[in-house]
Amino acid sequence: MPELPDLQAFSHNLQKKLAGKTIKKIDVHNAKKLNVSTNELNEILSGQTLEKVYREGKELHIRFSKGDVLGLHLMLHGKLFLFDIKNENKYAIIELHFDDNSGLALTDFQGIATPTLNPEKKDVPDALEADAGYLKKRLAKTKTNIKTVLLDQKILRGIGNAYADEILWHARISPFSVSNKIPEAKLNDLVEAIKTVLEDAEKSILKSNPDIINGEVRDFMLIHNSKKKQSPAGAAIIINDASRKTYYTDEQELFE
DNA sequence: ACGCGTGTTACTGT
DNA sequence: GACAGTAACACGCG
Repeated sequence: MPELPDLQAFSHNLQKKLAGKTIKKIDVHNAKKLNVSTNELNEILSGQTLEKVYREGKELHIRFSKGDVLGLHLMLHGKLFLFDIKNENKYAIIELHFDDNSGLALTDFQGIATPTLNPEKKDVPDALEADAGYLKKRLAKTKTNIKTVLLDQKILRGIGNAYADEILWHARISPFSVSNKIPEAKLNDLVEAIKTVLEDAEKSILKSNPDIINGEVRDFMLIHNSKKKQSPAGAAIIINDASRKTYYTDEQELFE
């Protein structure tokens, strides 16, 4: 549910609240896909101090004093909670207990949020770091529609369904455009829109919800927003029903 | 009160 | 092999 700007805000706040705390114990309740055993996780992380929380693609990464990293992928419904002594939130996946009796819980009613110890480094660039040259080269190699490409974590990491729509509207490119038919000037607009839309969203979220560590804020979105009927200039918002909904307007140029 | 929404994987079909 | 489409995961929320 949370997308890149939400995760960015969470990592900012978790960093503020948790940096300097030391792991006492980790309880694993329902982590089907955790890549190590509960014992191994505790042996490696217990006693280490939390140094940094940051975002990598759609994952939050927690780095500890000996360099080990715990990655958390929230998937659709993962939620983070801070607690004192005991976690009372339902559907716990994993709980980190710190030496001051505070803790961090990851929950997910669907049970698919995934913790990973020392996740592999990825070659794929993050949405906030990709440069125009890379995207142009990569897009020239595919005739998939551009929205699918933006959502493809093997091409660009971090963009989800709602922000893909928002970005494409800002770049005035139809989501159904064929990737390798989009002209150079439009690709520059796209690269620019990726950065500004995501960065501005993070600022909006932190402004309205300064302490946010779960859920998502979407009320400022201009196009992917079920409460809106029109773009700022008055173009009707069209909703395409597929397995994931696409919101767009006829202000966006179709290249095919 | 019931239908919508979100990421990923796995799979079928063209 | 490239690409499209769908189901499953299963509940909170409005």
